[in-house]
Amino acid sequence: MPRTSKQFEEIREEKRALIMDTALDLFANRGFHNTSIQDIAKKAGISKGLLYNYFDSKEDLIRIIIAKELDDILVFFDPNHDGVLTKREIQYFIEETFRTMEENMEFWKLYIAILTQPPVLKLVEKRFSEIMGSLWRMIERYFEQQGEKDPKASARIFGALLDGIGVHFILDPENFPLEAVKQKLIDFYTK
Amino acid sequence: MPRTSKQFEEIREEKRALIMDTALDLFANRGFHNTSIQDIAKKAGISKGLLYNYFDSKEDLIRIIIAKELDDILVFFDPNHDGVLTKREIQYFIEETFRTMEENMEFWKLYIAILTQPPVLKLVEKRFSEIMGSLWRMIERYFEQQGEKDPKASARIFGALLDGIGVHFILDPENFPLEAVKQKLIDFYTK
Amino acid sequence: MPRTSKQFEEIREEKRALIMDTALDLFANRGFHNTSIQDIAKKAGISKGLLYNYFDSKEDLIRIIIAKELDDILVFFDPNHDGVLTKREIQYFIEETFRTMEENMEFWKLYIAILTQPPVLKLVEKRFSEIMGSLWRMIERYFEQQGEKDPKASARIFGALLDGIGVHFILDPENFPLEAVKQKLIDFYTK
Amino acid sequence: MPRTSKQFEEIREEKRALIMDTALDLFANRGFHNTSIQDIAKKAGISKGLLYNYFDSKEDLIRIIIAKELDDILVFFDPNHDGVLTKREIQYFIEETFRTMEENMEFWKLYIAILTQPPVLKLVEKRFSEIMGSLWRMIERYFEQQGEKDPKASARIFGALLDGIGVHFILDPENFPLEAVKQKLIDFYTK
DNA sequence: AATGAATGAGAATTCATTCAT
DNA sequence: CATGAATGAATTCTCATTCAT
Repeated sequence: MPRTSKQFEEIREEKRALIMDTALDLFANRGFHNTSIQDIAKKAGISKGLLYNYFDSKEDLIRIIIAKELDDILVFFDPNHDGVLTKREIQYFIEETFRTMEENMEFWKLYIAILTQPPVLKLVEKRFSEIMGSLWRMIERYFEQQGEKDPKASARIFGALLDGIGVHFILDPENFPLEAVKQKLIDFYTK
Repeated sequence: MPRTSKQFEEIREEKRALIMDTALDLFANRGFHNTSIQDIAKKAGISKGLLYNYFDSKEDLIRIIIAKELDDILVFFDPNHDGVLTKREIQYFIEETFRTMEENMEFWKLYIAILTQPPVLKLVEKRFSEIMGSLWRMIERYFEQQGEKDPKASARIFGALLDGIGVHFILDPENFPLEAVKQKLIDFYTK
Repeated sequence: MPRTSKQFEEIREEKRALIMDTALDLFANRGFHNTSIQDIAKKAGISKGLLYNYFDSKEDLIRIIIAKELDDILVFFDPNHDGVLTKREIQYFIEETFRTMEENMEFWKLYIAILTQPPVLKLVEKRFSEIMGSLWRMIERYFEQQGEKDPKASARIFGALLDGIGVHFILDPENFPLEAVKQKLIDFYTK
Repeated sequence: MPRTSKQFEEIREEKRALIMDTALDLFANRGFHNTSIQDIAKKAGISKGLLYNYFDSKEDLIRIIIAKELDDILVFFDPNHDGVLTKREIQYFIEETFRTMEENMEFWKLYIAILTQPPVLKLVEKRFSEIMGSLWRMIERYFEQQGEKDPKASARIFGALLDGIGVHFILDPENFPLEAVKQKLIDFYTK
């Protein structure tokens, strides 16, 4: 008796997720170029060929992974989706950012890779600009409301600071004083 | 008149520098993996074979380039070499950092690549830790002198901020408000 | 009411024919190598697996298709099956050949492929030689009866001419003056 | 002492010719798809990699081979280059065609492959159309001068005949009565 | 009978590195 | 010192074929 299409879809979804998780892990830790399709297949316990049953190419694979991860950002950076941040939301935003660094380091590694490796950025440029652009504007507006003289520069500093912390934390997670840094930031930005 | 061995050495050194400059340019702008030995040789106007006369391997080449660039940092971050920074020196440090971003973007791209790409970092891990370690301690001591409660966290924030700015500036040099950001930083850290 | 085994066999035969027709279409228009089993299965509306229920391999499939098509030739080139051609039958033969070119271009493409691609020919060499050999001899005998000095050469020219026309017609069906060419041939060979 | 560029060029030209000859042989006898780069390299006694030092891709290789062979046709089909054929030149044309079949069978196999395999044709479509188009027109004009009623059909028949003979000769060179067929054609077309 | 997930051999292509000259 | 021809291992990707369900 042939399997129902329901069963096939379940198998497909699970395996697809398995491949994406495995690839994210390897891409994040070894880099895109230092990870071969072979590596991913081996670690995922499948054959090279099967991977191509799920993704058209290595580029397609990373593109889809990044797109998914980017979409996951959106859920936490503007809690009530009004495009305006309050002082409490800024605190929440900082806290979430730090939590993500600790709990989802792979995402951060990928995010930093996008930010710093032009060929990786090119793959998702459009989507990335959209998301980041809307994030910038929201933060800029926040500083405007707070009466900052140059809200644009302040927003850029705020963003650079969080990303820089991400870079340094990833570089040496063991020794980076994440908690202390977080407190200093919250104190400063919500004083 | 036959050239003296001195002259030969000069020629060697010049060619060596030419190769390193060319490679730095290409590595920084296209990435390590997207730059072939062929590319470097062609742009430098020499043959592939000759390049191997100067460097043992592609890895050797980037390792030596990075080591040289790192050493170049040291000359400006502690002007009077006493291992202690004054408020004026902090300002000088910030100004130099921003100047480098603008005038020597290649170095920053490489530096960010080291920071964010594990396989690149691995090549120069030891030297990099030494230099950065000594830099951290110096900045930490500065914040200590300023009476900061948690000088270690402050030093990390200071470093992360500058690096984060570097990342964002490189990403989009045209639109980044470098000057405004610099002023805000100087004001804040030397108020 | 359960289907009788007779009905099952009919279904099998129909599906088998469906696969063969689909494959002939694709092989003829895209070439053997440019047509995957996947393509055939998809176009035929069945699964890859099922195809292997009907044919042992891709080679088996094309072999059987060619064999069937070759057998179909035999029915028209010697209408009364006496192995002897009359002038009227030669005319009929020419007319049938041209009709096939127009109405069954797929067959001609495949036939030309057999003729011109050694690996394809190899698949059906034996059967092909038998059929073509008997055809040659019949045509040769016809020219003998017509009093030709070198009937063998005349038969070869006749065959080459028809096949050459097939090649050129397939190459550019829109512009080839098929009707005019047919008339010239009939005039010449039945004058 | 480095080799002079003259010496390198000689080496390159020789090797390039070697690769092209080897590839022509294999493509003609096994077909394009059934010949791997590995096969060509092995038969030519070089490495896979070196082949890519001379040709950009497998397609590039066959394209260049075909272009070269096509150009070689031009030298003999219009001896005095006036675009007009005399009865003597038609005889010469037929004789040359048959000589090529015997002496340069690889060319004919390739020519037939172009004629009969759409993907191969696509590679050189433009050049091929140009050359063949000018040939058609010349032959058509010849039949016009001879007072034929439908010179276009006659030209097509003439071309199809020669190509058909080529196909059949290649199929079974041992047994094809090439000489007798040639005589019959010359008699017929120059009577 | 029927499905499509899964495999793995092999293809084209790239590129760091070696080496004869 | 200098060249670029030559190598071969590694990489991405394709596809005929098998098999559990």
